[in-house]
Amino acid sequence: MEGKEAVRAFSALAQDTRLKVFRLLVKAGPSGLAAGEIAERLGVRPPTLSHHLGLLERSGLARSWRVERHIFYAAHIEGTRRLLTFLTEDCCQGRPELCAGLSQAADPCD
Amino acid sequence: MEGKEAVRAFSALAQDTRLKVFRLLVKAGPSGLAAGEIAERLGVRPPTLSHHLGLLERSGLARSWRVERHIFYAAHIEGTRRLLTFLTEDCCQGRPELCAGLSQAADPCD
DNA sequence: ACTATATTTCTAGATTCTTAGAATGATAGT
DNA sequence: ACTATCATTCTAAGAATCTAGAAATATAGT
Repeated sequence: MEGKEAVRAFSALAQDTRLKVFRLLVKAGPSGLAAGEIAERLGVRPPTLSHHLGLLERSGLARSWRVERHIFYAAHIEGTRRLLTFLTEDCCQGRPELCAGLSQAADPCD
Repeated sequence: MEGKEAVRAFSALAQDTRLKVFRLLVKAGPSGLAAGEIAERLGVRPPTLSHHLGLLERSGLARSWRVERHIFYAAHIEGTRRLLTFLTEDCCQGRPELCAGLSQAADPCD
């Protein structure tokens, strides 16, 4: 990943509604949620939500697919992984103890 | 960590100069770098850099201390860990395979 | 005290972002 | 074809952010 791409992704997470959407998608898992469902749960109007969802998707943090009249969104795990990797890249420098705290950070399955 | 705090931290990373600064600090490790050194390496003017460093610090992503006339900055590992944890919280939901990719994301020491 | 160095705070103009109403596009049922 | 539903794109006004010059603050040396 390159800097511009990472800035775009962090910008996507740097907004109250979008961060809520992303975390909701993380919780929902790969089956995703329909745009309307997200709008209702978060109390956001469709045009506004659509704008935010589009931004999350273009940032590589979400993916979408159509099912009949609904458009489903899910967190894009690979894109998210790349972003977090970029952030902590080159940490340690031969001294792993320095980033010991980070090692478990994005390991929610422990 | 709570939402507002996380938005503030992601906002801090959502800017080209600040992201470069943060990654530079991650690389530099706990001994940190003086503000002037960062300004020079990144080609940013002191007032602008100072603004960005202050923002990173208030977001919990950096810490600072004075050494004579210099002010040193270093990445704040614990704050960073809390941010990444917040982002991927409640992932999995009993299905660890869903976030397998994330588990290693912030584990730069492997 | 005076000067030099390192950094921050104040300020303001330029740019970017957020939001929601109105219009548009896409799909499904009758 | 027509209507209803779900969602997106267009648009514009208000809010927030970025940058750097000028001024201020803090420390060190003479």
